[in-house]
Amino acid sequence: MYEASPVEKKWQKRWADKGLYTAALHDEKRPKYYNLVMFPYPSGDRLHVGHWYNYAPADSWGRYMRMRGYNVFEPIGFDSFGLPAENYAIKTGVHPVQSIAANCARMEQQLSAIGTMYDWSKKVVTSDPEYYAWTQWVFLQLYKKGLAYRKRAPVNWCPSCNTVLANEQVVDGRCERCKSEVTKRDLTQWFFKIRDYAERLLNFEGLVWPEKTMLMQKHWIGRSEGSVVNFMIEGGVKEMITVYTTRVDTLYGCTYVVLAPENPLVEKVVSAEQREAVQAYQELSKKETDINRSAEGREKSGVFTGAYARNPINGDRVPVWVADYVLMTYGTGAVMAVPAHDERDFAFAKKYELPIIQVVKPAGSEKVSVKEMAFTNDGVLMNSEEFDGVESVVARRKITEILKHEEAGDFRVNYKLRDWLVSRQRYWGAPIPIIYCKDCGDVPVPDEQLPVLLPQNVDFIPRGVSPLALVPEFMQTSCPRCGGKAERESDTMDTFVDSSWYFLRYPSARMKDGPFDRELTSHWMPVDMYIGGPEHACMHLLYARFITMVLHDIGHIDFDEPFTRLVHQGLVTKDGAKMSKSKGNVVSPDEFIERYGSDVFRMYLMFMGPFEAGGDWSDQGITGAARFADRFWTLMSSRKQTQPEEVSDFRGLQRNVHRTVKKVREGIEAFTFNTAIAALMEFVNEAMKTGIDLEHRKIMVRLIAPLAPHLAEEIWEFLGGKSTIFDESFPEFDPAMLIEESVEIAIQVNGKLRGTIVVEVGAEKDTVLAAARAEEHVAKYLEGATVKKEIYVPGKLVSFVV
RNA sequence: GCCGGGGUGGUGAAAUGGUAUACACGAGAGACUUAAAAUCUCUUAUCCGCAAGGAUGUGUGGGUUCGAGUCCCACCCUCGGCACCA
Repeated sequence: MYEASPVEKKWQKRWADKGLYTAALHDEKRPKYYNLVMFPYPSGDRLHVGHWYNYAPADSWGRYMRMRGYNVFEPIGFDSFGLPAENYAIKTGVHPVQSIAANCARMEQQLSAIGTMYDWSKKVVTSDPEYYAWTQWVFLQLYKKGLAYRKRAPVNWCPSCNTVLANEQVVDGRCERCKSEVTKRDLTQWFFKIRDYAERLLNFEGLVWPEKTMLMQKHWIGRSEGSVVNFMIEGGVKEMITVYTTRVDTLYGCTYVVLAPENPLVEKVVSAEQREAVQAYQELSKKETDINRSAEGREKSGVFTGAYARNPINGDRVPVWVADYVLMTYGTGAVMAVPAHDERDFAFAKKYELPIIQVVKPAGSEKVSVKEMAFTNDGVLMNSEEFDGVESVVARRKITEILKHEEAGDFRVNYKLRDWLVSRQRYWGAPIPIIYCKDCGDVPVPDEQLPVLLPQNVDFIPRGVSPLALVPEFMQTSCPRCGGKAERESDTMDTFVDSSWYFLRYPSARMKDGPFDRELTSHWMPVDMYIGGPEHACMHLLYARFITMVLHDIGHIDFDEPFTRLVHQGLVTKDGAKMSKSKGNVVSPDEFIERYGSDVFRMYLMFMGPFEAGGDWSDQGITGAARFADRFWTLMSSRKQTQPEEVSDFRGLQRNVHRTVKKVREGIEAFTFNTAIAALMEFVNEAMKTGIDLEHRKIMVRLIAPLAPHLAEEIWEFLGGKSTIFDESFPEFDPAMLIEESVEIAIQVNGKLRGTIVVEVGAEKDTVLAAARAEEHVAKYLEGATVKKEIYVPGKLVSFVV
């Protein structure tokens, strides 16, 4: 009987004492392998099955690569800044510094119990000043490169709590805490110009990433080719309305223009009579969350501004409206409405009785009516003066060229991607290292003054401004440029900034005089394997690529993609449902670890299904993994030294070993650990019957080592192994050893299986066919029939068509 | 609505166009035991049949092929992501 608990404790202690997993960062004899998992947020809850499902198989992969001869670096840390610790502080008064320290310590303990190869000496904690000093350095690098700028942008505002809310804290347009209606407030905030990198971020060359993830990033970046068109405004307004469109071929069908409610042009064009109505509408739209505003099938709404604009292509006079179906965050915050050829414009025009003019018809002679619905396909132009009869694709180019010539428009590539808002009106984050001086304007904190320390003595109860703004000792400083009185920026940074460069820090963790050692980083980066949840496809993974590209362009690093291979773990469900606190179906690993040990728990997680697909947790299912561990233990740690000649079918055993090695390797490589474990189970079931000699035991123990590290170490030691099994090589297989002497051949008649025969490997086709015909069931079906066709697939089957 | 996964026994799931359901859970029967647990052995897709055997069967309907879970077309369901994107 395998007693997991003492064995696991023994080996975890021995690994730690020997510093087995302290990476040999300067060893260049072996090829490097940077095996990384997305670092956790140190929450107050215990580790859940989801953590294990992520970390344990990822560690098995690392152990496998180590046994394959790689110098594996497997670091871990904590993404410890962020909202939950601050909210916990507001609720309980416990300072985030304390709660985070406690949570990190406990989580470190629990993570160690998994039995991973983490190099704790390289731990990174994003809320440590020794780390965030360099997060601030990253900010300043972008600032100095002109990639950080300030502009006014709306935030969710709860008037009752007197605070800014994250999207997550807004539920159905109301504050999750006090349920009052959430509105918007404009604040001046810092942004990173990630849009400048949109084009480069679309290039995934050389990356081994899931197709799905690359596609999601492409959609998120949302490149489209179109045109901008300028509409002059009547009545002496100097500004013009610039719209972005991908369908400039429909310009003759534009019957009105729409501005987003937040568009600054609204105040400038609105007429005296319409001012009140328009302002009321703007107020109303502030209360609408983005989600509401973008709800499908929602009734369109809008207000006429009283203004008119001129269509530059034909001089038509069109009314200017305000409507919230136009978003300030996309394109130019204004659209030309062509109800005949756009569904949203069509619905709006129907409601407000605006004219609908068809200007495109399908190619060919068929007619289409735009009375009931918009025709949104490309086609051939009509009602478009000299462009009548021109195809949409051609018309788009020609019309834009004319507009360009008349300085009324141009070609434009547009992206959905918005610049990255990094300001947070929060306490628990890295302070933005900028100083505001009356005379010098905004001044970056000099590198040698970093970190800008987050003060500890702070009142984090919401008072309507950033908590740091109320700490005079923090705020009041002197200008690094002129020495005069100055104030600090009171906002902190988005935690995505912290996590967008931590992988660069790991090899140089604790380094005092810089963010990372250039040589070490060049050696270890890029990350060879990055494992984490698919929910990070568009935010974290895009930001990390962006920051890496920027640091490359500035000359700090000599690579510009951080993660070469990416794998997402699937979701562990319980009875088919996502585990969540609110459903109360969260499975805690603790009792299972106590009962079966971490190796069994790890193996069961891997056995549930393919890693990327996730699986369904079953309290009973784990017994299968436990029984297997026991059987493996019994077989391998038997005191009886079976000699090769005592094995009942030694040649069969050899073949079985090589076949299992092949299957396990293939399973691990494909992250289908379930099939690797199934192959091991099959082997044990077989070897229990035939017996197994010492040499083959040693192969099998090395084979299971990445999947059940403690168990393997213990058996390895029992079998006379020195030191650690993870310094041994992973077993290879010999294809020649896989060859069977005989093989079973399936026989089909008219595509239906009618029998099987066993023939020698390499038997002649005629011999096999004759044997197939002679098979008694087959013979019955062939009797009296003419065989029209015979198909012979060597080693597989014979098929007769009669 | 768009994009991307997926749909196979009672359950989790295997299967380079070539014997569908490996491996495991559960269930049933038996061995050991005073008994139970644990362990071991056997059975376990459905239907007909005492059996030998036969028929049906991978969401639905078509197609390609000697042969389709796998390829093609249409559809249904489900999960995830994005969503009034001009």
